[in-house]
Parts: sequence; structure tokens; C-alpha cells
Amino acid sequence: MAALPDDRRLAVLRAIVEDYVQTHEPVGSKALVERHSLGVSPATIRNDMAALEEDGLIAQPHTSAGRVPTDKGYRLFVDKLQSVKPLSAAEKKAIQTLLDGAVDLDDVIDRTVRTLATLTRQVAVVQYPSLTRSTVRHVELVPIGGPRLLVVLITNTGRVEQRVVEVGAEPNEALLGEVRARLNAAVIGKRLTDVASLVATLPEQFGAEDRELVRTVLEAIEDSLAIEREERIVLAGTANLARSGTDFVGSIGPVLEVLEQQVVLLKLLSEMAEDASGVGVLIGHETAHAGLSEAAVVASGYGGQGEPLARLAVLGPTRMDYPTTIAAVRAVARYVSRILAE
Amino acid sequence: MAALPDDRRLAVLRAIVEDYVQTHEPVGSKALVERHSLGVSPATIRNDMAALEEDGLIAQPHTSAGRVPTDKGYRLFVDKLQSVKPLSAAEKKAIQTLLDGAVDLDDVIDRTVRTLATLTRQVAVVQYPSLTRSTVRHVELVPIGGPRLLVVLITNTGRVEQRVVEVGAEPNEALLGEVRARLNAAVIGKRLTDVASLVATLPEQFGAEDRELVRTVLEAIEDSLAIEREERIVLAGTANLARSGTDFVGSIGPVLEVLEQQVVLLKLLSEMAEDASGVGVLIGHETAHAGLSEAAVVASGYGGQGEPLARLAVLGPTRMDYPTTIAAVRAVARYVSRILAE
DNA sequence: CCTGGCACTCGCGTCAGTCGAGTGCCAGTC
DNA sequence: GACTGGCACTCGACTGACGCGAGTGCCAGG
Repeated sequence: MAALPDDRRLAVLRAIVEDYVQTHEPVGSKALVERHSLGVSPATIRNDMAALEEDGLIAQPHTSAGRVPTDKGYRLFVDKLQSVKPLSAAEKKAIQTLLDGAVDLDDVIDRTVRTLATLTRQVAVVQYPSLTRSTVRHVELVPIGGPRLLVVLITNTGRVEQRVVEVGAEPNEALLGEVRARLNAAVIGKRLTDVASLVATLPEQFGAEDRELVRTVLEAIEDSLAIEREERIVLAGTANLARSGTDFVGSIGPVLEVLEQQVVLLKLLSEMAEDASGVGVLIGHETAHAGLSEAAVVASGYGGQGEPLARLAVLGPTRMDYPTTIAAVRAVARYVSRILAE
Repeated sequence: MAALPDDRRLAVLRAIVEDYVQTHEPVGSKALVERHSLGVSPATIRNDMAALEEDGLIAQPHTSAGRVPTDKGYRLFVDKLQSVKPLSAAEKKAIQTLLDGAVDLDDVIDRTVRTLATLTRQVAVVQYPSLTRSTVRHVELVPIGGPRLLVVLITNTGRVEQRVVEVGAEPNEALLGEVRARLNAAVIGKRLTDVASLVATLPEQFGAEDRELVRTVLEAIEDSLAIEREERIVLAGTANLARSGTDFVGSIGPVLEVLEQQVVLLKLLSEMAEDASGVGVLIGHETAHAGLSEAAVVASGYGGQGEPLARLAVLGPTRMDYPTTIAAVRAVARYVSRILAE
């Protein structure tokens, strides 16, 4: 095919996506030439549309109706997106106002997810900074009366994990100090993933009668690092699903179900590929989940230079405003990263 | 009015509620006598229905349709509920299986809310044990390098609140031990609400140069007790809202919005009155919230003898199976209370 | 390769007509 | 006085016919 027609076909696809996102109605050839200055007649557009349909990029809900983009069409639209809509000054300001003044990690995450939901008017998803990629800032052992010991682990992201353990007998302060010192010496500044191997030989450095206690403490620490607790997700804006009314033809039930199953969400987020700017998009069936066949996810890593600490995302109907959403996700991700870097 | 007809009217109301809950369709006089052995003819029932409508207990959606209970009708139905449907053995077993084996408070709450949602097939809401009604088990001060101090407060419910504070200079261990000892002596076993007044005179017991540090620590503790953090709510089963499809005629959007605004939910829970068995019910407009005009809340306190530590609840359409739901809420509340008591 | 024209398709809204469930009322019976 | 059977009436739900209009595919001509 010649260069010109192919270019125009892309322009037509782009126009169809834009119109459809705005009007939520199948778009016909006539409306298209009226709303966009394509410089050709409806009949020509019709030919192009037939070709686009042949390629599986658009489809018609029924004969004698306009065309609607398919998942594949959205995908091409997103891939060929040369320019992301920059945020308005007011929006940037809003992000700052909403995110500044957070007192701790929980608060940062909470504000982030709300900001993202408000900004995009979609469902926002924020994953807690993954423990596996952060490092140890400090480990503390606190006797809390009787044979009970509070084990506290603080990460460089400000996250605090704690656990109460039962040790055989009430430990004396001197021993505790010794364990605390050696433990910290071994792990401070190290990655959490390496902690287990770093402390493996620790019990051997103590007398036989103390080893049991040391082992119990180490178990607690490794326990805190177990996947179950480490991978937490926070949601906001689920009410936006209902607002987008007829966007999900087969009710929003399945979508809500997916959102409740954090495991599925986490898997989705962790497996997403990102483009050069750090944003990844999954459209409809690409999510490989039946409940999300009419949904799209726009995600970005955040926190940490190079490899991100965790991901945040927006979930909405496939029929969403991708340029704006992508811009919002990227902006929020950058801003949160800056905050987390302190 | 004579005693008999009044009794029968109540029976009619009860039958209407039961049928309507089951079929989700307005129920007429004929169907009523067929499905229930009321011992009278449809015509008589019609007269009773007219009276019930007069009293505002039932209503007809349109002239030539059957009757539907009003909020007031549901209220009377619930109030006159003499027997709550006991849970089946399988259900009791399910509660045990789901709730046993929780490792900490977070886990208990998490399992509870999921159990409740699964059991009732509605939205479940669990409030974290209120800090204000629990007591202090232990306070710990942990130096974490430099002028930073980790303040940890553990309650009798197993809840752990922590906060990092910046103190002027790196505190020496002796001083810290002294503060720790006096602080614990003052507050252990005391109610959190009394903590602030109990420690008021604490700074005076220290030398002038140390008072600043003591004050900073106390501030952090009082901060941890601030309402914002103490009143947390966990949800599960929001997908059930969508499943109940046409139950909410005006979409489920407003309901989801309320669920996201935890403040509203908390206010609702805290203001609910409870009957003798510890369960409270709010129906439709009684929630005093527009978004919940078609919803009902069944709540119960849990944890703590006498005055409960917090509440858990189920939220569903006004058209819900009250006897079963009330039974489930009560059973789960009792079981959680037992677990929390250890 | 684009364009104007033309016949064709098909979903949607309207309208009239029918059906039936359910009601209210009344006169009669126990 | 309470209950019952009968009867006329109401009104929403469903159905089928029908015209409208948006949109398409195709074709011949520029």
C-alpha cells in the first residue's frame, strides 16, 4: 500500500477513537468528516473504514451502524500516540496540594490513590512499596513483659513491619542487646531479599542455650517478609465504575470482583511491560482476565530510580481517554517518587 | 380494633415481606393466600392490605400492582421478629474454619470481613477495635540512629501504633530508660482516653534540658491516638452489590460512594442503637443518608464484655433476608469476640 | 485514487391493541 | 361484626406493524 493512504487510515482510526470516547456512540463516515478536517469525502472514509475493519481494528455492532474501535484498535491508537496530553496547570497544582503534607507512608499511599481517582475519575490502584526491593533501615527488639518480644523492622521507604513473638523465657537485657547489635550490623542497608541468607549463620555465634531465642526472632523477621503481607494494594474511586454507567455493558460486577481479589490485581500489575516513559497499558482481553474484558489498565512504576519500588495504576473502561489518563498516571507517579525520595 | 385481626395483619405483613424478599416482585392477595396458610380468602387479605397501606407499612408501585413493604414495614417486621433463623451446622463450621488460624489483629479483621461477606452475600464492614476503649499494654521507645526515635504503643487488643519522631539530639540510653520506665509505670493497663491526662505532669519530673525530649515523645503518643488513624474500616464483598442487580433501582453508584467515605460509615456505625441481643438495624431512610435510601445496615458490636470495642456490619438492599442476615452478623460478632479475648 | 449517487439494511421509537394481574367496593352469608 | 364471592375497573407489560433515518456497500465516472 502507498504511504499516504496508510497514514490517512491511521488518522481515521485516531479520529474514530477520539469521537467514540467522547460520544460513546458508534461513529459513521459522515460525522467523521464533519468533525475532523480529513480533507476527503465520506465515501473515501468508508473505504478506509472497510480496510480498518478488515484488519480487525474496528467493528460494527450491527449492520447499518457506525464503527467502534476493537481492543486491537485501541492498542494501535495507544502505540501510535505521539503526544500525551500535558496536564493543565490547575491539575498539576491539584496533585501538589493533595499530596503534600502527608505524615507517613500510609498517608502518602492513601493520598496518592485518592488523587489519582479524583484526577482521572476512574478507579485508582496503588501497590505498597514492595518489601523485596527496599532495604533495611533498622531492626529493633523490644521486650514487652513476660516472655514476649516485639520485633520491629523499618525499611528505607518508611514502612514499619512488626510482630510479637513468644520466646521460651524472659530474655535478659544483655543478651537482647547483643542480638540486636549483631542483627543490625548484619542487615542494615541490605536488601530485604538478602536478609534471610545474611542472618543464616547468626545463631551459631551464640551459646547453645541462646540459640533458640535467636532462631525465633529470625523466624519472625522472615515471617514479616512473607509475600502475603508484603504485597498490599489500596483502592479508591470504585464509585466511578458505576458513574461510567453503560460503559460496561455486562454490569460492573465482574470488575468489582477482580478488584477485590488483590492477588489477581497484583499479578496483573507485576507482569505489565512499560514503555520508555515508564507507563504500561493493558487493553481488554490483553488483561487475560474475563472480568476485565471491557476494561483497560494504565500503570506506571514509582519510587526508586532505575527499577521502581512498586506500581500504581488506573482502571477504567476500554473506552477511556488514554492520552489524558496516561498523562495523569505518569505525573502522579513522578510526584510520588519525588516525595518518597524525601 | 379487635385482637385477632391485628394479629393477622402482622402475619400478612410478615408474609408480604417474606414473599417479596424471595421473589423480588410486588405480591398480590391471591398469591399470598396460596403460598401461606392464612386460612382466609383473598378478599379478606385485600382489606387487611388496605389497612396496612393506610398505616404506611406497605405501598403499591402503581395502581394495578401488588404491594411492596415500605421502610416502615420492614422496620415493624424486624421489630416483631420473634425468632432469628439459626445458622446451619455447615455455616457455623464455615465461620470457624475461616476465622481460626489468624496470626495477628490485621489478619483477624481481614478474615472476619471476608467471612461475613461470603456468609451473607452482601457487603461486609468491620471497624477496627477502637483505640479509645482499649487499654495500654506497653509503650516502647526505640532509638533508630541519629536524632530519631521510634515510639511504639501496644494495646490490649494486639493493635500496634508506631510513629517516628525527630528529637533535638541523639538521646542517651540512660535517659531513655528513665523516660520509658516512668511512662510505662504511668499508663500500663490504663485506658487510652486517659493517657493524655495521666502523663501531663511527666515532663516536670525531668531536668529542664530533658523536658523537650519528653514532650516530643508525648506529643507523638497523643498523635497516634488522634481520631484519624484510630477509626479504620475494612470492607469486603462490594461485588455483591452488583450481583443483587435490580435491587438498587437507582444504580449502585451512590452506595459505592458512601462505602468509600469511611467517615460517613463510621458515623453510621457509632450512632446505631442495639437491641438486647446486641444487634442493631437501620433501614432505608433511617440511615439518614440519601445514598443509602434503598439500603439497610445490620450491625453488631464485638470484642469486649459489656461495652463493645468496635462494630461490624452488613450492608445490603432494604429488600434483604433479615432473619438470616441478623443471625449471621450475631454469630460472627460472637465468634470474633471470643478470638479477641484469646 | 477519489467522489457522488443510489439502493439496501436494520435498529429504534411510536402507536394501537390485547392481556392479565390486581384492586376496591358491594351485597350477601355465617 | 367479620368474612366471602362476584364484578367492574385500572393500568402496566407485551406484541406486532410501521415509518424514519443513519449508515453502509457498490458502482460508474472524473
